Amino acid sequence: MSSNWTDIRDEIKRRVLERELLPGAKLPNDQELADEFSCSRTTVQRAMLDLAQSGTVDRRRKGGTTITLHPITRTTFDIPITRLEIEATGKDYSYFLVSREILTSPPRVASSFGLTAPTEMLNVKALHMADRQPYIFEDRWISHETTPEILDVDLSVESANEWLIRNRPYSDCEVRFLAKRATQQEADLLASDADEALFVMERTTWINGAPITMVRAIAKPGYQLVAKAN
Amino acid sequence: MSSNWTDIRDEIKRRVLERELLPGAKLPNDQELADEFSCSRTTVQRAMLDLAQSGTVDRRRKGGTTITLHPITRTTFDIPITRLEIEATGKDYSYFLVSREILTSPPRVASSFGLTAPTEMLNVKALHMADRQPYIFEDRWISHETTPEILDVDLSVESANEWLIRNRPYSDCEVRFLAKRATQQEADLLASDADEALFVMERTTWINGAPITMVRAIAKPGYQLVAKAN
DNA sequence: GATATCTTTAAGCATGCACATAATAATTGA
DNA sequence: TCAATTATTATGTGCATGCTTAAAGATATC
Repeated sequence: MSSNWTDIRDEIKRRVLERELLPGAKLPNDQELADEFSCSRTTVQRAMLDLAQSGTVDRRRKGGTTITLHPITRTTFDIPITRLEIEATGKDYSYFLVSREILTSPPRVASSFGLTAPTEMLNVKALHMADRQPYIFEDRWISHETTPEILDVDLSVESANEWLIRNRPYSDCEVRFLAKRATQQEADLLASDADEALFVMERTTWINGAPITMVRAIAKPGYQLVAKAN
Repeated sequence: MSSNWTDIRDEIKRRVLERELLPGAKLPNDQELADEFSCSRTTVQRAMLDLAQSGTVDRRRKGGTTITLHPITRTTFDIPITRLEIEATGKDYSYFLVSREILTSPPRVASSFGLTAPTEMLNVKALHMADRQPYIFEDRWISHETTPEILDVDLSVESANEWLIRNRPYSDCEVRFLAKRATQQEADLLASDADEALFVMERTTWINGAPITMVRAIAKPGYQLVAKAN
């Protein structure tokens, strides 16, 4: 008759689903739930930890546990290294360096790092291909102040992404998704029409406050990011 | 000298960051870590649970704990109700019903639900506005087989989104992000150029396998989704 | 009446312990 | 030799218990 923590979690979820518990409703305290489910308070605590992390309930000291007032769709995306994403589909991965030059970073890049003044950075443009078809075009800015070693790496062989992951881990990362009309260069490289709508994943990383890299990964036309929520 | 679970988590993260632990490296077992940190195995377990959930380590029974071999960027997005998203920015929310009609669902909608044959569904198009400026255009398909009550709701007053959330909770939800070129109608409603690249969030929900609704939320030009990863 | 301080409450954190489970390694038997 | 069985081992789960902490409410003080 006693329950394990997943039973408790699922039962609370069921009550929300069946509208026995409405948004904003206050749940009994952990001890009462433990009594109801014939288990210890620790087990209730474990279930509540999961429910709180999935955004189903709000837990506040003294305030007790309530069903989230404004339901949100919480979605977790795992963005892998492009090479692995391609190889996971069974396709052949290849990589092609388009350009590599030191430039003054445009305002959008500087502001993404939280820098006020434009700085000189290494700009690397490269194309990731699946079965020789263009897949993702990456336009990357690397702070060669923070990571001077990058200047000695032969980026025509190894992608900057993989070199950085192996050699320059980050402490903070910001991700943004957006849509962008293809420029002529992007259209050429991704074999799309100019003015095609392209899906863009931007990632900016820092190490203890110092900028490392900002990459704009521009996906081929039709690319979608899919995830299961809750 | 004894640690709490966040100390342990942060110390492991630090070791990964400082490359004292490389991807694929095997950690000591929980008991040994407990000894090292002068705490109980339970505390180590709590830290490891967090590290596993954030994708930093892999844990397997008997196999032990290893640093994730292929680092991924794990990002969690909370997608709120559009009204709340707008109100949170301090702007005035308004809502405008564009159309409401029963139609045969196009293939992309049916296939998103996992249905083989096209079905009759209620199609609702509506515009969410912030300070009278178009913000998100939603193109929604609702299964009036699963939710017949929706046919009696006055959708010019209340958004289908909010009615559904209050009255028809879901058990499964799939989210997809993509980019889409604006059609003429979308351009008109969102005050953008035709052919502008628009960011689209698609959500499909089911209740115990039965389709409820599929919504394509098409954001105004320039919209971005931002999150902090790890 | 407004502000500061105490008290209570409910949840979080931690410990020690025991048993369950899954995956691997070792052993056995055909 | 190889497959089936058994043992081992690290993590997973659960219980009982106690301490800590944040917030709400009550009380006292100015």
